Amino acid sequence: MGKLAHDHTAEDCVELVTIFQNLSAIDKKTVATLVTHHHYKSGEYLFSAGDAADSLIIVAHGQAKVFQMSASGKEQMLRILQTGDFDGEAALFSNSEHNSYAQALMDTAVCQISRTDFQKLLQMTPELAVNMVNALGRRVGQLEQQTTEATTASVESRLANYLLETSAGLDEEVFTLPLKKKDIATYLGTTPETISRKLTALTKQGMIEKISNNEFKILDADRLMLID
Amino acid sequence: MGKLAHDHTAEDCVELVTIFQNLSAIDKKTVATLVTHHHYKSGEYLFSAGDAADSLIIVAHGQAKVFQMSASGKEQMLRILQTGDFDGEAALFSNSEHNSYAQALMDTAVCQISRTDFQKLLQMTPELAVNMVNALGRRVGQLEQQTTEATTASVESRLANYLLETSAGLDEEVFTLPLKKKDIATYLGTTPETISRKLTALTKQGMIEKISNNEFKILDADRLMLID
DNA sequence: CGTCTGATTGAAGATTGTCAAGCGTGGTGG
DNA sequence: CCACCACGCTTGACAATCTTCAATCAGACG
Repeated sequence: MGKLAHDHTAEDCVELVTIFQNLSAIDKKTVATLVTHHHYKSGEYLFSAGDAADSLIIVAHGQAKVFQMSASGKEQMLRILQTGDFDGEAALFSNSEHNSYAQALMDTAVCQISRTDFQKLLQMTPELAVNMVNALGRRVGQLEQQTTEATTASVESRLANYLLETSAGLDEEVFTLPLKKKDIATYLGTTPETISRKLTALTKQGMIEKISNNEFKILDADRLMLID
Repeated sequence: MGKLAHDHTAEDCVELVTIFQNLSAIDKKTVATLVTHHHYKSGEYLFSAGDAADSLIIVAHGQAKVFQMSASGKEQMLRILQTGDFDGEAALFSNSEHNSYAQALMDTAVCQISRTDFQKLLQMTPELAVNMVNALGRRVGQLEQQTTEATTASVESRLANYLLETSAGLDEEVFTLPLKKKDIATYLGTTPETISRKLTALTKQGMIEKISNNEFKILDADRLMLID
């Protein structure tokens, strides 16, 4: 078995996902019996707008982007699903259809739980419900933040924040942008050209340093934060 | 007792709020014993950024706006709370502080449930948890939509959508804008001046008709929807 | 009648988007 | 192993949208 081929058992999924983590061993076992597995190659869609939203999707390994398509055909990136993230909760109850797309950015393994199984689980496991409310609450907060930034701050400010957030946690000086410029652009609500220009602008002002095409180094975090 | 003075009993609050509506009579009674009441005059704040988020807030009567303040001091409207809407869930678990402001737009009565009481309630009442997940799921969907529109569509398109949504449901030809232009502006991520200009533009193109300062009539809904 | 708040309009300017061309690099096939 | 191709990134010139600042106007209310 090669380095890239992983076996993802049901237990793996359950352990990975925050909303399941503090459940009892028994509950976890129950959850494990309910998940099914799927694998997507880079570029494949986990779901598309209009698809029936009949299951909760958990990323067991890999990375996927979730985005909407506007009437005029523009993409708007909503979030990046990392290992352990899940999606589908929003549409799982209220709507019957997805209104967004999820596309694998690399080879990605996901676990799914069907809507009906998940609802039963929720009724039986109060802790799970609390975890779920928690996770959704955080998500609401994130989205409120994203909306506010997108409409009140300049592209330069949004980009600066994005760089700070992306580099945060990594102790290393140099960090790699996890997305293509085009995807960063739709995440920040702008265009690849503008991203390119703003990055060179920040470089010229000495706040960041460009190592390679997608590797950068933060030189002056304080000044980056103050861009308005 | 005058027209504007209402008595809001605990039962009223419970009945008003969707997340409580399909609970058993017994559960509703329990909820009713836990709520406290507050009254705010127009302009007063229900909470501010930085306040401890220690309770769920339910609007029993009136209207309030929820907004964030950007670093540069710009307001971003997040939502309007109508009678029966609630807020505070987002911060109720994950964070200990509000990161937004809620301000009464008219005299407003609210009911509150403390964080600890609400958490107990959640554990005891699986149906409530499911309702909660539902409500939060809808909210996530709304926010995703708002973010996408704000960053991909022109102001004219966003305004057209706003007018269509605001007039939807009302059978009457003429409808009243529920917000001041300034608030509509921050909701759509723009300025009052631009709102003003776009409204006259839409009027000149014959898609809407201006009745009074804040009363309008939709003349050509189809064309409004197609603005890109 | 005067004042205060919000709405409108104009002119100027900045930011960002669009279109088009050129560059660099990594991967593929000859 | 090299040449070429494809894709993404960069850069430039230009256009459009939107914001800002300022002045004026309209309506509500004491």
